[in-house]
Amino acid sequence: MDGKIQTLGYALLGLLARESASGYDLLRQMQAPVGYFWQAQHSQIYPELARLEAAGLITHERVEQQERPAKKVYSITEAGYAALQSWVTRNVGLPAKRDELTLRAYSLWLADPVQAIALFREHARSHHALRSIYEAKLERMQQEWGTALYQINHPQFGCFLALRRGIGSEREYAEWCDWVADMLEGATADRLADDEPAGERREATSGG
Amino acid sequence: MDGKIQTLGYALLGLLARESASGYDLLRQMQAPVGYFWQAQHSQIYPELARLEAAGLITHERVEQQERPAKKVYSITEAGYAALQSWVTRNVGLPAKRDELTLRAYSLWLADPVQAIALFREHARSHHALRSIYEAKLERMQQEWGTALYQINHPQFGCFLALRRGIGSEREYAEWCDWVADMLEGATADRLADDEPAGERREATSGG
DNA sequence: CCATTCATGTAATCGGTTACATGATTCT
DNA sequence: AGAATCATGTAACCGATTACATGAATGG
Repeated sequence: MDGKIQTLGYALLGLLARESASGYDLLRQMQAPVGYFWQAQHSQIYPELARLEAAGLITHERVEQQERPAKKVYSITEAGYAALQSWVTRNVGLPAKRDELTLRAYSLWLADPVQAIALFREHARSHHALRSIYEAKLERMQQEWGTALYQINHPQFGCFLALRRGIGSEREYAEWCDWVADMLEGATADRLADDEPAGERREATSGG
Repeated sequence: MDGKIQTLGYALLGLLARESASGYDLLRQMQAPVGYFWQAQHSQIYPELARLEAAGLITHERVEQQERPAKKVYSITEAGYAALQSWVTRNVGLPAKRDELTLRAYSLWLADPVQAIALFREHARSHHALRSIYEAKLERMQQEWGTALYQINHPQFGCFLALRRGIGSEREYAEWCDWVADMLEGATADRLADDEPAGERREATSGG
């Protein structure tokens, strides 16, 4: 009665396949770099580790430390490797996308343009910033590993792929945010120039 | 103090701000077009409508039909408009990204390249297909509305922004999938070429 | 002294999916 | 007769977040 392994379990296996680690270590790694595309709190990680161990995919060893509390260091087993390998290329459907900012954009015709411009510029900045972090990380990796980054059977290849995805998606998102803000700015500038009040915004604004 | 309005509630308000509708109508609209960036089943929609009504943001009217079961047609209230408007430009943090395919890519160094290529080509196809659907929808909208699409206080402007986001993100995702598959193919070709000295060595170059 | 880091757990809650449940009407 | 669409609800479950809980050691 192991309780089926879920996505978080494979995320943890993916980390332990690179290096043995404690629950606390894994928590740190689930913030960065894995946290860029999958997140988990410690309250989810510790029970999941117990489940993975019950399923025989990992084992642990108690390690005493002089100046720190003792810790459980988990290692992946042969069965764990096998489970991870078969999961990686298993068929999976398209992820259901949930994006609150796009949902807001859908109702943006109701909003105050000035506030909307501020919101979208701010998000553009955030996504640009995240992209910069990813790019810096990739550059450091390229300096450290060079062409070894392209060796498809080495762990750093996985990091490389994920970072590329992060850079691309953040760039795309930032560009869209800026494009939205540009459109709003253009339209409000038009209105000032034209001196022509565009159509009323239904009851919500016509009521005043 | 009834249950606070959550994101789904604003999604429904965003639809009702365009047109009054029954729960069933809203369910259809939560599949497309809103389902491209926010999903919900009827089991979530009906209770949420009750909550919105209890909060005074919508009202309903029973409508009898000759050849169909009777339905409740919901309409947005003044308070609903106000709530929606204030939500649209309210500050919101970056969404926590959860992408299982990227998570798998992180462990792709362990996988069989042939299976991995198949997986990523398949996802590339799916994202290309979705992008085509969005592009066709946008074209139809452009034919129907023309430059009215750029009027920032009309409902179709919201559709336009969301479709643009869909097209961009699906293009980016598809390109990344193809780039991953290209890299894997290049690397496996390299390995074959090593056995046949006449073979051409393909360099793994960064895409995008 | 108090905040932070290291280190590990459980409990309560919540948003969302899946399953259960009912019933009318139309089309094949 | 049976499937599909229209139409509306509740209940069970599950993954994930937030809160509760403990305790040692370091640094300011």
